[in-house]
Amino acid sequence: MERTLTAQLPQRVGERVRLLGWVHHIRQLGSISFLLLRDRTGLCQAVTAEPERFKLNQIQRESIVELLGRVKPEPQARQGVELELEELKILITPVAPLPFEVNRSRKKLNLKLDMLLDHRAFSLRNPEFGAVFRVQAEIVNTFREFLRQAGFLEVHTSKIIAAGTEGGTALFPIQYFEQKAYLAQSPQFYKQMLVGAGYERVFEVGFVYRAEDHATSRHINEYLSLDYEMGFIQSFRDVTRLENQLLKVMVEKLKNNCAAELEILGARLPEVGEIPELHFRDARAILKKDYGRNTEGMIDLDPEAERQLCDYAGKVYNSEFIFITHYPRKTRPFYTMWDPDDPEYTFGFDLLFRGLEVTTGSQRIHDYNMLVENIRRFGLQPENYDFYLEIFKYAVPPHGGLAIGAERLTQQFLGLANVREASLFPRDRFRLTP
RNA sequence: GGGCCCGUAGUGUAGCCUGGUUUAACACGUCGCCCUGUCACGGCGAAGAUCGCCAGUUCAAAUCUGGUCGGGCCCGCCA
Repeated sequence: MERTLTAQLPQRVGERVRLLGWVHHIRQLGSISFLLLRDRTGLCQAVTAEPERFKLNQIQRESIVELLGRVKPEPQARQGVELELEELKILITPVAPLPFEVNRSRKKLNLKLDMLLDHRAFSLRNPEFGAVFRVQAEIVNTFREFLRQAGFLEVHTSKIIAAGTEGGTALFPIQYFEQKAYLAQSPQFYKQMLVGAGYERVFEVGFVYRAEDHATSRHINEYLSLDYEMGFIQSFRDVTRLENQLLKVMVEKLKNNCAAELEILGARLPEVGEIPELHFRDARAILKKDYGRNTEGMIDLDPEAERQLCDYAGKVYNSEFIFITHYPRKTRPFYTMWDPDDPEYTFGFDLLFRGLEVTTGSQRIHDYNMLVENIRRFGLQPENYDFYLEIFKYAVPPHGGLAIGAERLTQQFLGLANVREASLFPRDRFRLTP
């Protein structure tokens, strides 16, 4: 008999079906007993008045079983249907005690993050932890679909590189035969080069690596970067407007395709209207005036400032997102275009969402001479960037782009306390397994 | 790199300040018995911990001190 999935049961009322899955829970109430079966589509309840016949009290949780039975409507059951158990076959049983209960709510389990991650594959059986990555898949899928429709080409650039992108953050060195190489901290150079290659609009979904020695709830050393880069822009606002649109579509998609996951996670989606933007200079003034911050010499936003500006966006614009634009030149990498009318500031921006930076982007410098000059001004040697600079000699259009941290975006959509919960197998300062 | 904090049954916690009535407690899980409609089922009972590790102080250490190993959070930096 063909396998039926638990989610299909409401359409199979009256039929005899065969189910496969894990034993999520067994509840024996004397002579009536329930077995909750879990498969990739969800849970269903099998019922029997003969627990002895199926030796229910001998079945270990998380065993894999095959159930045969008839689907009957039952208003008291969760999905309105349940399986009248006729046959039960135990296919595979656990050979060790379970590390923790997987059939409870996250709150009830109250697991330490370390326990959760040490037993990652097992913890994902919990419908709540598992739901995080169904949502993340939808986020990534929407990113792809949306950009394809907007005329972007999906590209895959090398994660093994010869020189660092921006100088700033630490790189992981690797041995590449007889040469020294590094893991890419960003596809930045390559996506710009591909704009110049004539594709004009490219995007990439890929891991990037940062050897930063930090330990916070928002950092991991390998993260999924959602990048796009677009040519022939008139201003950096072409880039931010597109992200605004993307987020609008994303929230709609999540609403439609992940309703069950969002519900079990207790997540509330944001309303995405027109995302307000704030010049860095104005942001600083607000921090000083409304939040009593000492903003003297402030050239970047610390996490507290990011939370405060989101608080401000909520109060003044009724928005959970806010673009902070025109970051000072000192804090932005050499390829960032500055504002010719206000050259202390750049056309670089961040998107803050519920108190956390989830995107960085900018308009880039597209003029060859300007770029070389700026590399020198940063104390770097243009020769080291020849592979990147070459295409700029042959005319690259005005362009800009951004990068979204997929785990951070997932974290903020779902209200997760730690970004590691939004990474399947996170790599942090001390964790290299599983 | 700087600061703060935590390691107690399979899991999550209490006890630690103020050392001794503690046979180390509670909840979930596990095992056994009871219960026709549960869905965090319920009831009764049982097993399960040399209190991360090492050393010190003391008549006495889960409790105080030092070291060590493991972990968490915040900051710098970043997505």
